[in-house]
Amino acid sequence: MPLESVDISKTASAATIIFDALKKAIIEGEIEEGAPLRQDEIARMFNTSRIPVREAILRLEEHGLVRSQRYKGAVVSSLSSTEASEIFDFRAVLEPHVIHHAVPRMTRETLAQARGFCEAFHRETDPMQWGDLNRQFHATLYDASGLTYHLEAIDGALNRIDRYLRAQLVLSRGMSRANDEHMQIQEACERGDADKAAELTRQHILGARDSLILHLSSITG
Amino acid sequence: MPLESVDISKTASAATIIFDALKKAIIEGEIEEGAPLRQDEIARMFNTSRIPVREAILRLEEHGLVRSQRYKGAVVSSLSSTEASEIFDFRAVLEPHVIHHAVPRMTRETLAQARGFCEAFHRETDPMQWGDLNRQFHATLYDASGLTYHLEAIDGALNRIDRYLRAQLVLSRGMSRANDEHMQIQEACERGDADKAAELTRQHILGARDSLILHLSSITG
DNA sequence: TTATTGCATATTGGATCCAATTTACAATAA
DNA sequence: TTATTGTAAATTGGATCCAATATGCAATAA
Repeated sequence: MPLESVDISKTASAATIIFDALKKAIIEGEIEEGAPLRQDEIARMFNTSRIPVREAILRLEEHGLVRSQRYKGAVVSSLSSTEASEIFDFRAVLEPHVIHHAVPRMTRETLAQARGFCEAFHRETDPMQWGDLNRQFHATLYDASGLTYHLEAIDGALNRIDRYLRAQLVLSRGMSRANDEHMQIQEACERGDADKAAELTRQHILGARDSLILHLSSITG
Repeated sequence: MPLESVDISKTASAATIIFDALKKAIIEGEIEEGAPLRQDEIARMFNTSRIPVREAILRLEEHGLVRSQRYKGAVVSSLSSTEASEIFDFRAVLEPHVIHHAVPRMTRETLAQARGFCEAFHRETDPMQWGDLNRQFHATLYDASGLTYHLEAIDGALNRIDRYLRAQLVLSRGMSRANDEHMQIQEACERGDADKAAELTRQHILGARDSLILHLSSITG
Protein backbone atom coordinates (compact mmCIF):
# COMPACT_ATOMS: atom_id res chain seq x y z
CA MET A 1 0.00 0.00 0.00
CA PRO A 2 1.27 3.45 -0.94
CA LEU A 3 0.45 5.07 2.37
CA GLU A 4 3.13 5.34 5.00
CA SER A 5 2.11 3.54 8.15
CA VAL A 6 1.98 6.09 10.91
CA ASP A 7 2.05 5.13 14.56
CA ILE A 8 -1.18 6.59 15.84
CA SER A 9 0.14 7.75 19.18
CA LYS A 10 -2.54 6.25 21.33
CA THR A 11 -2.84 8.86 24.04
CA ALA A 12 -2.14 7.34 27.41
CA SER A 13 -4.95 6.97 29.89
CA ALA A 14 -5.65 9.79 32.30
CA ALA A 15 -4.52 7.58 35.16
CA THR A 16 -1.15 6.99 33.48
CA ILE A 17 -0.63 10.68 32.74
CA ILE A 18 -1.36 11.56 36.34
CA PHE A 19 0.79 8.71 37.62
CA ASP A 20 3.78 9.83 35.56
CA ALA A 21 3.37 13.45 36.57
CA LEU A 22 3.06 12.68 40.27
CA LYS A 23 5.94 10.24 40.13
CA LYS A 24 8.21 12.83 38.57
CA ALA A 25 7.16 15.49 41.06
CA ILE A 26 7.74 13.18 44.00
CA ILE A 27 11.05 11.75 42.79
CA GLU A 28 12.54 15.13 42.01
CA GLY A 29 11.50 16.46 45.37
CA GLU A 30 9.07 18.99 43.95
CA ILE A 31 6.59 17.77 46.55
CA GLU A 32 8.14 17.55 49.96
CA GLU A 33 8.17 14.50 52.20
CA GLY A 34 5.03 14.01 54.23
CA ALA A 35 2.96 16.32 52.04
CA PRO A 36 -0.59 15.01 51.60
CA LEU A 37 -1.95 14.16 48.16
CA ARG A 38 -5.56 15.35 48.05
CA GLN A 39 -7.56 13.49 45.46
CA ASP A 40 -9.92 16.23 44.36
CA GLU A 41 -7.20 18.85 44.40
CA ILE A 42 -5.14 16.77 41.98
CA ALA A 43 -8.25 15.94 39.99
CA ARG A 44 -8.94 19.63 39.48
CA MET A 45 -5.34 20.19 38.38
CA PHE A 46 -5.78 17.61 35.59
CA ASN A 47 -9.43 18.36 34.84
CA THR A 48 -10.51 14.81 35.58
CA SER A 49 -12.58 13.08 38.20
CA ARG A 50 -10.97 11.53 41.27
CA ILE A 51 -11.06 8.04 39.77
CA PRO A 52 -7.86 8.22 37.70
CA VAL A 53 -6.20 10.11 40.55
CA ARG A 54 -6.96 7.29 42.95
CA GLU A 55 -5.54 4.77 40.52
CA ALA A 56 -2.37 6.82 40.12
CA ILE A 57 -1.94 7.09 43.89
CA LEU A 58 -2.46 3.34 44.31
CA ARG A 59 0.26 2.62 41.81
CA LEU A 60 2.61 5.07 43.53
CA GLU A 61 1.99 3.28 46.78
CA GLU A 62 3.02 -0.06 45.30
CA HIS A 63 6.35 1.54 44.45
CA GLY A 64 6.73 2.85 47.98
CA LEU A 65 6.66 6.48 46.88
CA VAL A 66 3.59 7.30 48.96
CA ARG A 67 1.99 5.81 52.05
CA SER A 68 -1.74 5.87 52.49
CA GLN A 69 -4.12 5.01 55.28
CA ARG A 70 -7.76 4.17 54.78
CA TYR A 71 -10.00 7.24 54.89
CA LYS A 72 -6.98 9.35 55.77
CA GLY A 73 -5.36 9.72 52.40
CA ALA A 74 -1.86 9.46 51.02
CA VAL A 75 1.32 11.32 51.89
CA VAL A 76 4.69 11.36 50.17
CA SER A 77 6.94 8.74 51.77
CA SER A 78 9.81 9.88 53.88
CA LEU A 79 13.03 7.98 54.43
CA SER A 80 14.93 7.66 57.67
CA SER A 81 18.69 7.72 57.31
CA THR A 82 18.84 3.99 58.04
CA GLU A 83 16.30 3.31 55.32
CA ALA A 84 18.22 5.49 52.88
CA SER A 85 21.42 3.73 53.86
CA GLU A 86 19.87 0.33 53.22
CA ILE A 87 18.80 1.37 49.74
CA PHE A 88 22.37 2.43 48.95
CA ASP A 89 23.54 -0.98 50.15
CA PHE A 90 20.93 -2.60 47.94
CA ARG A 91 22.30 -0.71 44.97
CA ALA A 92 25.85 -1.60 46.00
CA VAL A 93 24.91 -5.26 45.72
CA LEU A 94 23.05 -5.09 42.42
CA GLU A 95 24.78 -2.48 40.32
CA PRO A 96 28.29 -3.99 40.38
CA HIS A 97 26.74 -7.29 39.29
CA VAL A 98 24.85 -5.60 36.46
CA ILE A 99 27.78 -3.60 35.12
CA HIS A 100 30.01 -6.66 35.32
CA HIS A 101 27.50 -8.48 33.16
CA ALA A 102 27.18 -5.47 30.86
CA VAL A 103 30.83 -4.74 30.06
CA PRO A 104 31.38 -7.63 27.62
CA ARG A 105 28.09 -6.72 25.92
CA MET A 106 28.79 -3.03 25.37
CA THR A 107 28.90 -1.88 21.77
CA ARG A 108 30.79 1.09 20.38
CA GLU A 109 27.46 2.92 20.41
CA THR A 110 26.95 2.14 24.08
CA LEU A 111 30.36 3.49 25.01
CA ALA A 112 30.01 6.56 22.81
CA GLN A 113 26.63 7.39 24.27
CA ALA A 114 27.83 6.89 27.83
CA ARG A 115 30.87 9.06 27.17
CA GLY A 116 28.51 11.70 25.84
CA PHE A 117 26.52 11.75 29.06
CA CYS A 118 29.69 11.63 31.12
CA GLU A 119 31.11 14.69 29.38
CA ALA A 120 27.77 16.50 29.41
CA PHE A 121 27.63 15.88 33.16
CA HIS A 122 31.14 17.31 33.46
CA ARG A 123 30.28 20.43 31.45
CA GLU A 124 26.78 21.06 32.82
CA THR A 125 26.57 24.15 34.97
CA ASP A 126 22.89 23.96 35.89
CA PRO A 127 22.58 21.87 39.09
CA MET A 128 19.01 21.01 38.17
CA GLN A 129 20.34 18.89 35.29
CA TRP A 130 22.98 16.97 37.25
CA GLY A 131 20.60 14.39 38.61
CA ASP A 132 19.24 13.43 35.21
CA LEU A 133 22.64 13.29 33.52
CA ASN A 134 24.01 11.18 36.36
CA ARG A 135 21.25 8.64 35.98
CA GLN A 136 21.45 8.63 32.20
CA PHE A 137 25.17 7.92 32.31
CA HIS A 138 24.79 4.91 34.59
CA ALA A 139 21.62 3.68 32.87
CA THR A 140 23.33 3.69 29.48
CA LEU A 141 26.08 1.43 30.74
CA TYR A 142 23.70 -0.82 32.66
CA ASP A 143 21.27 -1.19 29.74
CA ALA A 144 23.90 -3.13 27.81
CA SER A 145 23.49 -5.96 30.31
CA GLY A 146 20.01 -6.74 29.02
CA LEU A 147 19.03 -7.66 32.59
CA THR A 148 15.62 -6.02 32.52
CA TYR A 149 14.43 -7.31 35.87
CA HIS A 150 17.60 -6.10 37.59
CA LEU A 151 17.29 -2.75 35.83
CA GLU A 152 13.74 -2.27 37.04
CA ALA A 153 14.76 -3.02 40.62
CA ILE A 154 17.65 -0.55 40.40
CA ASP A 155 15.34 2.05 38.92
CA GLY A 156 12.89 1.62 41.77
CA ALA A 157 15.68 1.99 44.31
CA LEU A 158 16.98 5.11 42.60
CA ASN A 159 13.51 6.62 42.55
CA ARG A 160 13.29 6.25 46.29
CA ILE A 161 16.51 8.13 46.96
CA ASP A 162 16.64 10.42 43.95
CA ARG A 163 15.95 13.61 45.89
CA TYR A 164 18.85 12.80 48.22
CA LEU A 165 21.18 12.08 45.33
CA ARG A 166 20.33 15.43 43.79
CA ALA A 167 20.98 17.18 47.08
CA GLN A 168 24.24 15.31 47.41
CA LEU A 169 25.58 16.42 44.04
CA VAL A 170 25.16 20.02 45.14
CA LEU A 171 27.27 19.46 48.25
CA SER A 172 30.78 20.83 48.34
CA ARG A 173 32.73 18.04 46.69
CA GLY A 174 29.80 15.89 45.54
CA MET A 175 29.79 16.93 41.92
CA SER A 176 33.52 16.88 41.27
CA ARG A 177 33.98 13.59 43.02
CA ALA A 178 31.10 11.97 41.12
CA ASN A 179 32.63 13.27 37.93
CA ASP A 180 36.05 11.76 38.65
CA GLU A 181 34.50 8.41 39.49
CA HIS A 182 32.35 8.44 36.36
CA MET A 183 35.45 8.99 34.25
CA GLN A 184 37.18 6.03 35.88
CA ILE A 185 34.14 3.79 35.37
CA GLN A 186 33.85 4.90 31.75
CA GLU A 187 37.52 4.10 31.12
CA ALA A 188 37.30 0.69 32.76
CA CYS A 189 34.34 -0.14 30.50
CA GLU A 190 36.24 1.02 27.43
CA ARG A 191 39.16 -1.23 28.42
CA GLY A 192 36.71 -4.10 28.83
CA ASP A 193 37.78 -4.52 32.45
CA ALA A 194 34.54 -5.81 33.99
CA ASP A 195 36.05 -6.52 37.41
CA LYS A 196 37.39 -2.99 37.72
CA ALA A 197 34.16 -1.42 36.49
CA ALA A 198 32.22 -3.41 39.06
CA GLU A 199 34.53 -2.51 41.93
CA LEU A 200 34.56 1.17 40.99
CA THR A 201 30.77 1.13 40.81
CA ARG A 202 30.58 -0.42 44.24
CA GLN A 203 32.81 2.21 45.74
CA HIS A 204 30.98 4.96 43.86
CA ILE A 205 27.75 3.91 45.56
CA LEU A 206 29.15 3.23 49.01
CA GLY A 207 31.01 6.52 48.93
CA ALA A 208 27.80 8.34 48.10
CA ARG A 209 26.07 6.48 50.91
CA ASP A 210 28.65 7.46 53.50
CA SER A 211 28.79 11.06 52.47
CA LEU A 212 25.00 11.32 52.48
CA ILE A 213 24.64 9.70 55.89
CA LEU A 214 27.32 11.98 57.25
CA HIS A 215 25.46 14.95 55.85
CA LEU A 216 22.08 13.83 57.17
CA SER A 217 23.40 13.17 60.67
CA SER A 218 25.13 16.56 60.69
CA ILE A 219 21.74 18.15 60.10
CA THR A 220 19.41 16.16 62.29
CA GLY A 221 21.94 15.05 64.87
CA MET B 1 -8.63 1.34 82.59
CA PRO B 2 -9.83 -2.13 83.50
CA LEU B 3 -10.82 -3.13 80.00
CA GLU B 4 -8.37 -5.03 77.89
CA SER B 5 -7.48 -3.06 74.82
CA VAL B 6 -8.58 -5.11 71.86
CA ASP B 7 -7.33 -4.41 68.38
CA ILE B 8 -10.53 -3.73 66.52
CA SER B 9 -9.59 -5.55 63.36
CA LYS B 10 -10.36 -2.76 60.99
CA THR B 11 -11.66 -4.71 58.04
CA ALA B 12 -9.46 -4.13 55.06
CA SER B 13 -10.84 -2.27 52.09
CA ALA B 14 -12.57 -4.26 49.37
CA ALA B 15 -9.74 -3.41 47.02
CA THR B 16 -7.18 -4.87 49.42
CA ILE B 17 -9.16 -8.04 49.98
CA ILE B 18 -9.49 -8.57 46.24
CA PHE B 19 -5.84 -7.70 45.69
CA ASP B 20 -4.67 -10.25 48.25
CA ALA B 21 -6.97 -12.95 46.91
CA LEU B 22 -5.94 -12.41 43.29
CA LYS B 23 -2.27 -12.21 44.25
CA LYS B 24 -2.44 -15.52 46.06
CA ALA B 25 -4.32 -17.19 43.22
CA ILE B 26 -1.85 -15.93 40.64
CA ILE B 27 1.28 -16.70 42.64
CA GLU B 28 0.22 -20.21 43.49
CA GLY B 29 -0.68 -20.92 39.90
CA GLU B 30 -4.37 -21.32 40.59
CA ILE B 31 -5.00 -19.04 37.62
CA GLU B 32 -2.95 -20.07 34.64
CA GLU B 33 -0.60 -17.84 32.68
CA GLY B 34 -2.29 -15.72 30.04
CA ALA B 35 -5.73 -16.12 31.58
CA PRO B 36 -7.76 -12.91 31.34
CA LEU B 37 -9.01 -11.14 34.47
CA ARG B 38 -12.52 -9.89 33.70
CA GLN B 39 -13.46 -6.99 35.93
CA ASP B 40 -17.18 -7.63 36.30
CA GLU B 41 -16.67 -11.37 36.63
CA ILE B 42 -14.34 -10.80 39.59
CA ALA B 43 -16.64 -8.09 40.92
CA ARG B 44 -19.52 -10.58 41.01
CA MET B 45 -17.33 -13.11 42.81
CA PHE B 46 -16.72 -10.60 45.61
CA ASN B 47 -20.12 -8.90 45.52
CA THR B 48 -18.63 -5.51 44.79
CA SER B 49 -18.59 -3.08 41.92
CA ARG B 50 -15.77 -3.06 39.40
CA ILE B 51 -14.03 -0.12 41.09
CA PRO B 52 -12.13 -2.06 43.78
CA VAL B 53 -11.41 -4.78 41.22
CA ARG B 54 -9.77 -2.27 38.92
CA GLU B 55 -7.67 -0.96 41.78
CA ALA B 56 -6.57 -4.47 42.70
CA ILE B 57 -5.60 -5.23 39.11
CA LEU B 58 -3.64 -1.99 38.85
CA ARG B 59 -1.65 -2.89 41.93
CA LEU B 60 -0.98 -6.37 40.59
CA GLU B 61 0.33 -4.82 37.40
CA GLU B 62 2.82 -2.69 39.32
CA HIS B 63 4.22 -5.92 40.75
CA GLY B 64 4.47 -7.44 37.28
CA LEU B 65 1.99 -10.18 38.09
CA VAL B 66 -0.42 -9.14 35.34
CA ARG B 67 -0.10 -7.24 32.10
CA SER B 68 -2.89 -5.05 30.85
CA GLN B 69 -3.60 -3.18 27.66
CA ARG B 70 -5.94 -0.24 27.43
CA TYR B 71 -9.52 -1.27 26.64
CA LYS B 72 -8.36 -4.88 26.33
CA GLY B 73 -8.02 -5.88 29.93
CA ALA B 74 -5.48 -7.70 32.03
CA VAL B 75 -3.99 -11.16 31.72
CA VAL B 76 -1.79 -13.11 34.12
CA SER B 77 1.85 -12.51 33.23
CA SER B 78 3.82 -15.33 31.74
CA LEU B 79 7.57 -15.80 32.02
CA SER B 80 9.91 -16.92 29.29
CA SER B 81 12.69 -19.24 30.45
CA THR B 82 15.21 -16.43 30.02
CA GLU B 83 13.09 -14.13 32.19
CA ALA B 84 12.73 -16.84 34.81
CA SER B 85 16.46 -17.46 34.67
CA GLU B 86 17.20 -13.79 35.22
CA ILE B 87 15.01 -13.70 38.29
CA PHE B 88 16.93 -16.63 39.75
CA ASP B 89 20.15 -14.73 39.09
CA PHE B 90 18.65 -11.71 40.79
CA ARG B 91 17.94 -13.82 43.85
CA ALA B 92 21.40 -15.33 43.67
CA VAL B 93 22.86 -11.85 44.01
CA LEU B 94 20.62 -10.61 46.81
CA GLU B 95 19.93 -13.59 49.04
CA PRO B 96 23.53 -14.50 49.86
CA HIS B 97 24.12 -10.89 50.82
CA VAL B 98 21.05 -10.87 53.04
CA ILE B 99 21.79 -14.13 54.83
CA HIS B 100 25.39 -13.07 55.33
CA HIS B 101 24.12 -9.95 57.03
CA ALA B 102 21.55 -11.98 58.98
CA VAL B 103 23.76 -14.71 60.49
CA PRO B 104 25.40 -12.59 63.21
CA ARG B 105 21.96 -11.19 64.08
CA MET B 106 20.16 -14.50 64.49
CA THR B 107 18.75 -15.22 67.94
CA ARG B 108 18.10 -18.63 69.47
CA GLU B 109 14.46 -18.05 68.61
CA THR B 110 15.30 -17.38 64.97
CA LEU B 111 17.30 -20.58 64.69
CA ALA B 112 14.71 -22.63 66.55
CA GLN B 113 11.92 -21.35 64.35
CA ALA B 114 13.90 -21.94 61.18
CA ARG B 115 14.79 -25.44 62.30
CA GLY B 116 11.10 -26.02 62.90
CA PHE B 117 10.23 -25.07 59.33
CA CYS B 118 13.17 -27.04 58.03
CA GLU B 119 12.03 -30.20 59.78
CA ALA B 120 8.39 -29.63 58.92
CA PHE B 121 9.45 -29.31 55.29
CA HIS B 122 11.33 -32.60 55.64
CA ARG B 123 8.37 -34.43 57.17
CA GLU B 124 5.59 -32.90 55.07
CA THR B 125 4.00 -35.38 52.69
CA ASP B 126 1.49 -33.06 51.03
CA PRO B 127 3.19 -31.46 48.01
CA MET B 128 0.78 -28.54 48.21
CA GLN B 129 2.50 -27.45 51.45
CA TRP B 130 6.07 -27.68 50.23
CA GLY B 131 6.12 -24.27 48.58
CA ASP B 132 4.94 -22.45 51.68
CA LEU B 133 7.28 -24.27 54.07
CA ASN B 134 10.20 -23.65 51.75
CA ARG B 135 9.54 -19.91 51.70
CA GLN B 136 8.90 -19.76 55.44
CA PHE B 137 12.22 -21.46 56.17
CA HIS B 138 14.22 -19.02 54.09
CA ALA B 139 12.17 -16.01 55.17
CA THR B 140 12.76 -16.80 58.85
CA LEU B 141 16.51 -16.76 58.36
CA TYR B 142 16.46 -13.67 56.16
CA ASP B 143 14.20 -11.71 58.50
CA ALA B 144 16.97 -11.63 61.09
CA SER B 145 18.91 -9.33 58.78
CA GLY B 146 16.43 -6.52 59.34
CA LEU B 147 17.00 -5.44 55.73
CA THR B 148 13.38 -4.68 54.95
CA TYR B 149 13.96 -3.17 51.53
CA HIS B 150 16.02 -6.17 50.44
CA LEU B 151 13.38 -8.51 51.84
CA GLU B 152 10.63 -6.81 49.86
CA ALA B 153 12.63 -7.10 46.66
CA ILE B 154 13.29 -10.78 47.30
CA ASP B 155 9.63 -11.34 48.06
CA GLY B 156 8.62 -9.72 44.79
CA ALA B 157 11.08 -11.89 42.88
CA LEU B 158 9.83 -15.03 44.62
CA ASN B 159 6.24 -14.13 43.79
CA ARG B 160 7.09 -13.97 40.12
CA ILE B 161 8.56 -17.46 40.03
CA ASP B 162 6.64 -19.12 42.82
CA ARG B 163 4.60 -21.37 40.55
CA TYR B 164 7.79 -22.66 38.96
CA LEU B 165 9.40 -23.27 42.33
CA ARG B 166 6.39 -25.31 43.41
CA ALA B 167 6.51 -27.33 40.23
CA GLN B 168 10.20 -27.86 40.72
CA LEU B 169 9.85 -29.28 44.21
CA VAL B 170 7.58 -31.99 42.81
CA LEU B 171 10.18 -33.03 40.24
CA SER B 172 12.06 -36.25 40.81
CA ARG B 173 14.91 -35.10 43.04
CA GLY B 174 13.71 -31.54 43.69
CA MET B 175 12.31 -32.10 47.15
CA SER B 176 15.07 -34.28 48.59
CA ARG B 177 17.80 -32.07 47.20
CA ALA B 178 16.17 -28.91 48.55
CA ASN B 179 15.88 -30.63 51.90
CA ASP B 180 19.56 -31.55 52.03
CA GLU B 181 20.59 -28.04 51.13
CA HIS B 182 18.24 -26.53 53.72
CA MET B 183 19.86 -28.69 56.39
CA GLN B 184 23.32 -27.50 55.40
CA ILE B 185 22.24 -23.85 55.41
CA GLN B 186 20.58 -24.29 58.79
CA GLU B 187 23.73 -25.84 60.25
CA ALA B 188 25.98 -23.11 58.86
CA CYS B 189 23.72 -20.52 60.48
CA GLU B 190 23.84 -22.36 63.79
CA ARG B 191 27.63 -22.41 63.63
CA GLY B 192 27.59 -18.69 62.89
CA ASP B 193 29.43 -19.26 59.62
CA ALA B 194 28.06 -16.39 57.53
CA ASP B 195 30.37 -16.99 54.57
CA LYS B 196 29.34 -20.63 54.30
CA ALA B 197 25.64 -19.83 54.68
CA ALA B 198 25.90 -17.26 51.91
CA GLU B 199 27.75 -19.57 49.54
CA LEU B 200 25.33 -22.45 50.21
CA THR B 201 22.42 -20.10 49.57
CA ARG B 202 23.95 -19.02 46.30
CA GLN B 203 24.37 -22.58 45.12
CA HIS B 204 20.92 -23.48 46.37
CA ILE B 205 19.43 -20.82 44.09
CA LEU B 206 21.65 -21.38 41.07
CA GLY B 207 21.07 -25.13 41.31
CA ALA B 208 17.33 -24.56 41.32
CA ARG B 209 17.72 -22.25 38.34
CA ASP B 210 19.65 -24.77 36.30
CA SER B 211 17.34 -27.62 37.08
CA LEU B 212 14.30 -25.51 36.23
CA ILE B 213 15.72 -24.28 32.95
CA LEU B 214 16.67 -27.83 32.03
CA HIS B 215 13.15 -28.93 32.79
CA LEU B 216 11.53 -26.08 30.84
CA SER B 217 13.67 -26.65 27.77
CA SER B 218 12.93 -30.37 27.88
CA ILE B 219 9.25 -29.53 27.61
CA THR B 220 9.12 -26.70 25.12
CA GLY B 221 12.28 -27.55 23.23
C1' DT C 1 -15.12 -20.23 -1.12
C1' DT C 2 -12.72 -16.30 0.92
C1' DA C 3 -11.97 -11.76 2.20
C1' DT C 4 -14.15 -7.49 3.62
C1' DT C 5 -17.49 -4.54 5.65
C1' DG C 6 -20.94 -3.18 9.02
C1' DC C 7 -23.31 -3.75 13.13
C1' DA C 8 -24.43 -5.71 17.71
C1' DT C 9 -22.28 -7.15 21.88
C1' DA C 10 -18.80 -7.24 25.38
C1' DT C 11 -15.43 -4.92 27.98
C1' DT C 12 -12.81 -1.28 29.88
C1' DG C 13 -12.00 3.95 31.22
C1' DG C 14 -13.94 7.76 33.43
C1' DA C 15 -17.70 10.85 35.65
C1' DT C 16 -21.00 11.50 39.05
C1' DC C 17 -23.32 10.32 43.07
C1' DC C 18 -23.81 8.30 47.80
C1' DA C 19 -21.88 6.10 52.07
C1' DA C 20 -18.31 5.66 55.61
C1' DT C 21 -14.86 7.77 58.19
C1' DT C 22 -11.91 11.25 59.81
C1' DT C 23 -10.93 15.95 61.20
C1' DA C 24 -11.77 20.54 62.98
C1' DC C 25 -13.99 23.19 66.08
C1' DA C 26 -17.46 24.95 69.04
C1' DA C 27 -20.01 24.04 73.26
C1' DT C 28 -19.99 22.33 77.78
C1' DA C 29 -18.51 20.61 82.30
C1' DA C 30 -14.90 19.77 85.68
C1' DT D 1 -8.20 26.87 82.26
C1' DT D 2 -8.45 22.13 80.57
C1' DA D 3 -10.53 18.12 79.14
C1' DT D 4 -14.58 16.13 76.97
C1' DT D 5 -18.38 15.79 73.94
C1' DG D 6 -21.11 16.67 70.00
C1' DT D 7 -21.71 18.38 65.48
C1' DA D 8 -20.53 20.06 60.82
C1' DA D 9 -17.19 20.06 57.20
C1' DA D 10 -13.75 17.67 54.63
C1' DT D 11 -12.04 13.58 52.68
C1' DT D 12 -11.86 8.98 51.06
C1' DG D 13 -14.15 4.30 49.51
C1' DG D 14 -17.47 2.32 46.67
C1' DA D 15 -21.72 2.01 43.44
C1' DT D 16 -23.89 3.25 39.37
C1' DC D 17 -24.06 5.33 35.06
C1' DC D 18 -22.16 6.86 30.49
C1' DA D 19 -18.38 7.05 26.90
C1' DA D 20 -14.72 4.87 24.27
C1' DT D 21 -12.82 0.94 22.34
C1' DA D 22 -12.40 -3.85 21.09
C1' DT D 23 -14.38 -8.25 19.65
C1' DG D 24 -17.35 -11.46 17.31
C1' DC D 25 -20.45 -12.48 13.78
C1' DA D 26 -23.50 -11.93 10.00
C1' DA D 27 -24.02 -9.95 5.42
C1' DT D 28 -21.98 -8.96 1.19
C1' DA D 29 -18.83 -8.89 -2.75
C1' DA D 30 -14.91 -10.70 -5.24
